[in-house]
Amino acid sequence: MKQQAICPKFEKAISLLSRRWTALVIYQLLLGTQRFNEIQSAIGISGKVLSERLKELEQQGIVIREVIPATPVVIEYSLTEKGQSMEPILHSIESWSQQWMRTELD
Amino acid sequence: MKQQAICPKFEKAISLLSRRWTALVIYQLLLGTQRFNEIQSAIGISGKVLSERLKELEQQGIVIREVIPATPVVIEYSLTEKGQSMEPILHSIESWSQQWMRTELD
DNA sequence: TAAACTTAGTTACATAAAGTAAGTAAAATT
DNA sequence: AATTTTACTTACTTTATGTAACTAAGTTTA
Repeated sequence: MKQQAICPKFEKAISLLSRRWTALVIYQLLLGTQRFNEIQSAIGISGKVLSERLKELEQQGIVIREVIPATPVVIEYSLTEKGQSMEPILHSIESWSQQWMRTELD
Repeated sequence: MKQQAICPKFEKAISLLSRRWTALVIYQLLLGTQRFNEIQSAIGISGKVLSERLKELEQQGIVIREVIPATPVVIEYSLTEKGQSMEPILHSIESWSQQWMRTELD
């Protein structure tokens, strides 16, 4: 029995989104440009993993890192067009979670 | 500066989908009821991790495990209504990946 | 009838990823 | 001069995942 192979583009997207924190970082940046510490405190990720994730997302062309020459230098992270285009993914997760997820509180 | 807390339902959904293989298992079961070895060979997951994932998804009410009393016994996995309702999530990832992902081949 | 195979896993051990906590460098504030 | 802030990095620990071998119950093959 021949199994249909999974599309490599889809598999790549899935492996990106299946890394812990990746989706939450993108979700956070959908709210707008943010700095390292803002993202960190918003989602509760460690500095180490956040810096790894931001580098990965930069390499994938999803996030841009901008060094603003102020005093002191400010580093801003935002989504590229590719990153922005992930909004429907995050929103489908969000609306599914509202319909189907139960926490201890409800 | 007060950061808006992330909705616990959304966070729970994200943490489910951020575990490796989870999304691919659901994607595979969207094609229909399947047996352990079918899922395993379709997505290339190890038996150990597949059995862990299926148990988690069963506990979340996303997957049902059915023991069919044939000779020999057949065990079938399928999606519940909750599981089926994740289709739009997987499809949004799929269509995003078609538009934006590049493999070495293209 | 015995040997080998299949299915749906489990177990033991190895490697990789993530978490924690402390450290750092450059500049600003006290 | 000492402390604070930002955007990280480093060292170490814990957790997750991978690999390979094993199992039990039944089936097919020699």
